[in-house]
Order: sequence, then C-alpha cells, then structure tokens
Amino acid sequence: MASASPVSPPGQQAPEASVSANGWSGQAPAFSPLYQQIKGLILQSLQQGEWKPGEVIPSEFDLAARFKVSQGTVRKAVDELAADNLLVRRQGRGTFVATHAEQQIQYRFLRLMPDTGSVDSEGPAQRDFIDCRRQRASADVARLLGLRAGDPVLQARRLLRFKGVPTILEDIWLPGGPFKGLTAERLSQYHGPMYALFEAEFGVRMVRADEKIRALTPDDSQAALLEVDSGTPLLSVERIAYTYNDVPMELRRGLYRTDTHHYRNQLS
Amino acid sequence: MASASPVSPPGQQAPEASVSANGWSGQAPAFSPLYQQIKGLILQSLQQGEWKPGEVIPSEFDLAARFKVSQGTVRKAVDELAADNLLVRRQGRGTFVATHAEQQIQYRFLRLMPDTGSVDSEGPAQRDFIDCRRQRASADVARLLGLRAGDPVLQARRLLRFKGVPTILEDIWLPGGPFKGLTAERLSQYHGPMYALFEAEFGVRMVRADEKIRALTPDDSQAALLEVDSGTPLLSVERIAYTYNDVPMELRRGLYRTDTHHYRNQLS
DNA sequence: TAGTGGTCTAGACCACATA
DNA sequence: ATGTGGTCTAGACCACTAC
Repeated sequence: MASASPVSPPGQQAPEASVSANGWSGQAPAFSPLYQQIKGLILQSLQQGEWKPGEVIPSEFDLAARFKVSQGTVRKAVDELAADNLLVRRQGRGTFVATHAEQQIQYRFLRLMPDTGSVDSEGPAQRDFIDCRRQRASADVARLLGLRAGDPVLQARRLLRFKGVPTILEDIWLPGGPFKGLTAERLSQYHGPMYALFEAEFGVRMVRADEKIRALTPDDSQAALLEVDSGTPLLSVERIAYTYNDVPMELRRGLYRTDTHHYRNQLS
Repeated sequence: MASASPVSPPGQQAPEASVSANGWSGQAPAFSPLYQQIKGLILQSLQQGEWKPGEVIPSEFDLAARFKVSQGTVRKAVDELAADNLLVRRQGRGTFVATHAEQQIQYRFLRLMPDTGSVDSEGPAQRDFIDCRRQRASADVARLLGLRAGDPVLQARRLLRFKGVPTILEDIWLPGGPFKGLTAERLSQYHGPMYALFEAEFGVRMVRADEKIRALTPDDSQAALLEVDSGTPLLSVERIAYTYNDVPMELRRGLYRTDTHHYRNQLS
C-alpha cells in the first residue's frame, strides 16, 4: 500500500528532501509547515471515515512511520487537532476520535444551564418530537445550509423539558442528501444526543457551530408549547452546525426559556 | 539577584537533580510538569507588573537562562500563556504582554455584532456616561465581586450608541479598593476601551470573563434610555470579569437591543 | 547582520493503562 | 511487561523584523 507522504518543506535537514515543486491541488499557501500538512492528512482520514468516532487512531510512532516524519511532528499535528476537539488524548491508552456519544457532557453544544444546581442534578431532559417531515428548502434555510431553494430538507420540531418544565423549543433543518432515510420514528425512538445518532447512522460528525442570539417574544403556538404567555421574553438561538471543512449540516432555531435557566458563555 | 528556580521534577535526566522534596507553599499537586511551574513563575511576574501590558517580555533563551531550564520548556509555558490570551507572540519581534489597548478589536469581550455589515463599518460607538458614583455594595453585588456587603464600590451607568441608535445600556460595579481615585470625569474623558484605562491607570488587567445571558423586558427608565417601548424583549448580559488568579474585578449588567444586532457565539 | 520566534528532529525518561 | 501519551532536553535550520 502506498502510504501518504507530505510535501517536503523547503530546506529542513530532510535526508532525502527533493525538488521544491509540490503537489497541491488547492490554492492554499504553497508551503505550509510539515505538521500542518500532517494535520491535513489526518483530517482527511477522519473525514473519509478511516477511523470512526470513539475509536483509537494509530499511535504517534505509527503515524510518524506512515507519513515519514518524526514523532514530534505528528505530536504537534495531533495537539492541534485535540485543541480543536476533533481528537481526544488519553494518557496510556491512545488518541481517540472525538464523539458526541459516550461523553460525560450530555450535550456538547448546549450552553443553557440551570440557575441553581448542576446540569447533572436536573437529570436527563425529556424530549418530545412534535413534528418531523420532508419538505423543500425555503430561500433562507437554503442559504444557511448551503443548498439551493427547493432542495429537499428534513424539518423537525421538538420540545425539551427539564424536571417536567418545557424549556427549549427547537426547529431543526437537515439537508436531505446526507440524511436520507432519517425518519420521525427513528428520531423519537433514539435516546441519547442527536449528534451521536448522526455520527452512528449517517457518518455526519458535527465539529463546530456558530450561534446568533437574540431576545424576542413567542408567537401563540410557541407560547402554548412552552407554557408561557405570549408576552414572555425568550432567548432565540440560531445555530448552524458544521462538519469537516466548514460544510454546514444543520440549522437549528431554538427558543429558550430563561426564567429558571441561563445561557452561559466564557470569554477569554 | 537570586533568580527564581523551579522545583526539580522527579526523575528526569537532570544533571544535578536533587531530593524529591519540594518547596511548595500552596496545596497544588506536589509535582507538576516543569513547564507548568515555569508558566506559574511567568504568570507571577505578569501579575506583579514586572512586564506591563503591551511591552515585550524577555526572549525565550533569556527566560530559559533565568529559570535554568531549556528553551523548549520555556516555549511550552509561553505557548500556553499565549493560548490563554495573556501573551501575544510576534514572529521576529518577540513575545508581548496582551493588552486591551492598541488592538484591532475595539472591544475584546463584546460579542454583540451588527446584523449587516462588519463591526468596523459601523464606526466607533458613541458613549454617554449617565451616572457614576461611590456607594456601598449590596449583598448580591458583594457576593459576585468577592466583597462583603457594605464594602465601598464604584457604580457607573453608560449608554452605547451605534450609528446614533442606543443599543447597549450597562451598569458597572467596580471594587472600591483597586479603583480608588476613579472619577466620573476620568471615565467620560477617556476615549478607548475601558479595560485599557484600567490597565494603564490602575494596573488591573482583565484576563477572562463569564457571562450569563437571559431575555427580559426593561423597566420604564431602561426602556426610555434605550428608546424602545417597555414590552420590547432585550438581552440581559451579566458579566463578571476576572484578573489573574480568578479574582473578580468587575460586575457588569448590560441590556442589549437585538433588533439590529445579535450576540454571536462560536462553539467547538 | 543580529536577534527573535517557528519548525523539525532525535533520544531519554516518566506516568499511566492494560494484559 | 509492554505500549501509549507526556515531559524534557539539545541542536539545527528557517522566516521574519529591525538596525
């Protein structure tokens, strides 16, 4: 098997460093540090599913041999991928592909916290799927998901209750292609983080997300579902979740009650 | 001058590694990696003002000599401090102490963005100080600032306008001790980030902050100042800003209009 | 030209996990 | 006992900045 080999960077003390021409197909900077190239190659393997979420990846020495670089260079690449939350290092055990499943934190991307007590103390959320159907993307949904208006999308609405109190009402849009075969039944049967289901059954891994937060008052149907009256101010959270290479894979519009919870953010 | 020297970690190939006893005064883990100890020592120097915001710190080799470790170990310590935004590396020039002044980003901790256009395109905010006075800390302000109820605090209220539109109304509480001598005049005269003023005149550097976000409707006076009617939902942002060692130094309660702006957050 | 941070390598030893 | 990641060192060379 032909093992991948990084572009030789200019003038390091490489034993058999060769011509400076490189084989880039993209328009990225012609020369990037070796460890960045290795990072890219590992990313590619992750993307292609060579190692699945939750699995170990080869040891640093194995990767170093495969890519024909030193272990220290692989280490730096892996360090960055770990800092990006794509890999998780565990001393003595190995390096693992990050996953939304089997995690301490139930919802990695959910920033809503109870005002008193901890996330664990309120126990698992009760989730009711209200609706799930196939439809055609509206102009704005298409734009946010990188589709064309009219492309097939899945739309779902669900309500999350904490300690019985309806707290989050979410509308979710997924591109039809990658999620072909997803049904309302499957969604409501599944217990565990939605993103873990996406990983396991559709090979779609959400690696980062952007949120835009506003305050607004709900319409009548939203108010009824959240059991508040229609003048109650709520947090509106629009999330776009991305898989590798900044490809948008989910649009989520949530309404959060903030009478007993708050959205927490850490700045630095 | 006696140069600081880190504790010898157990069993590395240190030429003159000595007894395993160490001189820790705190209750931190008895043995931490060398680079963590170096990080602590650098942090201490930052804290004591040995290098001021915006200044260069000594080169990695100089620090290595001072602490009697290798340059690579200093590098790892500095890397972490740079990752924490306490230091800024600039290739070819040196490593600098991070500052809230002289930065591209006007407000490092402000997450409110215009819905259309960029932060720059709307120009600098117009800032009106409405109020600034010395008072005694209420129970909850004291708790959040780590003071006792009744301790002296400074309280200020200001309004930020973007393109003339009143958008942010903030109440700010500062502990009286560290900010002794701060006056309403000084605040309103100063043009530039508030945290830069704190650095320059009081030696207080804000290094991180926590925010709790809610939706609510304003009271009449708040509504009047923001020029909205009192049923308008607004974002409530409670920020606690910390200096080194997680010491709280500011409490800020902001009301944000989100009709033309939104709060942006990036998850990963 | 000199000095800084940035990259890459190589080798030693440690801490931790598993069998 | 073996293998993993974690720490530490040492030295070479590169890229950028300033003088």
